Amino acid sequence: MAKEVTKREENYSQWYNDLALKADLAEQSAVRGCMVIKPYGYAIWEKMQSILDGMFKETGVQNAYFPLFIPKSFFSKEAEHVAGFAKECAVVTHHRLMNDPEGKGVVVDPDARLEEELIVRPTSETIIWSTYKNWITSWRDLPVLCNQWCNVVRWEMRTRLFLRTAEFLWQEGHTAHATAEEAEAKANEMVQVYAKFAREVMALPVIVGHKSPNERFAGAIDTLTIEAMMQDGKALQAGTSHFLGQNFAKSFDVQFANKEGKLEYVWATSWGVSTRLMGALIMAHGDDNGLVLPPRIAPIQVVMVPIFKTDEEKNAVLDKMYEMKKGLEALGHSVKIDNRDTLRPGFKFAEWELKGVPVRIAMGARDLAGGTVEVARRDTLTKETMPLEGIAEHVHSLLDDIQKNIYGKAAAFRESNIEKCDSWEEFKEKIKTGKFLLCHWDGTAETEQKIKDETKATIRCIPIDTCVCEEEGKDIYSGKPSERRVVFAISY
RNA sequence: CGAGAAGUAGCGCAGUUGGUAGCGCACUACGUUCGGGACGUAGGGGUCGCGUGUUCGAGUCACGUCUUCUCGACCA
Repeated sequence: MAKEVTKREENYSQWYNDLALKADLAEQSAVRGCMVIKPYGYAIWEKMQSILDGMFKETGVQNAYFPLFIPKSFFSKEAEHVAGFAKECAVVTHHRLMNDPEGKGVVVDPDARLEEELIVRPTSETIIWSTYKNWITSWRDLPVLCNQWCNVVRWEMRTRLFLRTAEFLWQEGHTAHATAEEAEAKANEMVQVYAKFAREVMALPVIVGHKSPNERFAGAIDTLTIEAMMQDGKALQAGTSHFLGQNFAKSFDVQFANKEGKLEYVWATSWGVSTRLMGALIMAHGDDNGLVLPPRIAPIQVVMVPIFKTDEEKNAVLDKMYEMKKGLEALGHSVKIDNRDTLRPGFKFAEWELKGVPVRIAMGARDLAGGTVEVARRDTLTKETMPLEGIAEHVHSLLDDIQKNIYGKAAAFRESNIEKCDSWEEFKEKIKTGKFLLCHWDGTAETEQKIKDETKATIRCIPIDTCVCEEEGKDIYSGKPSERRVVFAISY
């Protein structure tokens, strides 16, 4: 049939694109660099949103919404920040269209030029800090802990579905604190929230760490990151949390009176994850048959495919399926019964596999007679026949197994593709083959840049919890002394 | 913006020295099927990216132009 997926081994990026398209997640839009997220893909994103949102709220964060448009002048206030984004901003210059006087459709009305151009937000630090200025006057107003779910626009040269699109959906948290310690703690807390979400919900074994100065967010003092390994061995930055120091407070003049009545600048953090996580999901878990969704993020956890020849058979099977569905829903699972009678079972099997549904239950006349069902799991592509009796409980624990197995598989893959490396010659060879290399680094931006120029590899992070990297050694490139190893990899 | 490639049916493509516009999938109808992507029969669907030129005749040749993709620089 038509929906063959390119083999992963043959062409990794083609395979990735195929999966996104054929699993019905998204497609390229006619609008340059933008994507259309289709209902199935959006359902996954919604699930991510609702779980993350709950985790944020547990940390005291509240949702808010700030404008899409940012006056150009706001950008000139934080020099380093604007330098990081200036090259990729969409700018609104006019506010009216008119009929072309020469009769060629519609043109921009030259008289409707804006006095000050508006920037479509590439990120909201500037608009939010100009707002926070009015919210914060006293230590009693702090901390301010806001998050917003929104879209942002970055005019990228080259785009890829989910990984890099001109417009993308994300969440950005922006907090203001009275002390540096409290802000740093918040930045750390949020990166740990991301790590927990990635590991426990998305089944992504991520490395948590600090970014090197070169890779830091524009305007940040420190950037924390979660880095995931894709199946081609490349690194994907899956989420970041920044300690912004007082940079934005000073640029936007956000001061508060402390308990002694003295004015102080507030301390800030910002943190975000985007629809890029969808890309991570595809690339980390997918196989040659399509998407593999961890049960906790799957919009449909169990799909039931009835097999029948006659209407009586169909009705008898569906009756049993509705019963099973009730049992599973009572245990908190989402179930879909695929009762389309225009498609054959084999087609449905293949289609739901492509879409990554964790568990498939098939039932036909044979099962009806024997009181059994066929249960297939997506992660291992195995299936077994089992009694209908107690099926809900069985599937409940099976989903748990699948979640753990998918994580285990990804973790094992990463373990076998991460290693210490102390020779520059070896480094140049191995980094090309898709490995994370733990190497000594002298801590200078010059060395990092030279390594990047020669190999395309960058420091993904200076890990803080995953591996034991604190040992003395010599920089892999310069030979200068180093106190710890860092993670080098080619990244997306 | 540098290098390469491609634009022909909804999608993927073929089209030889210039001579009636094709194939696979998808789509429509009917029938047989239905436990791993069914099969048969009959259909519908085209400004060959756009423009100019050469020619009796251009999907095919020349020139121009537009668009898209891949690889670089930039990035979540």
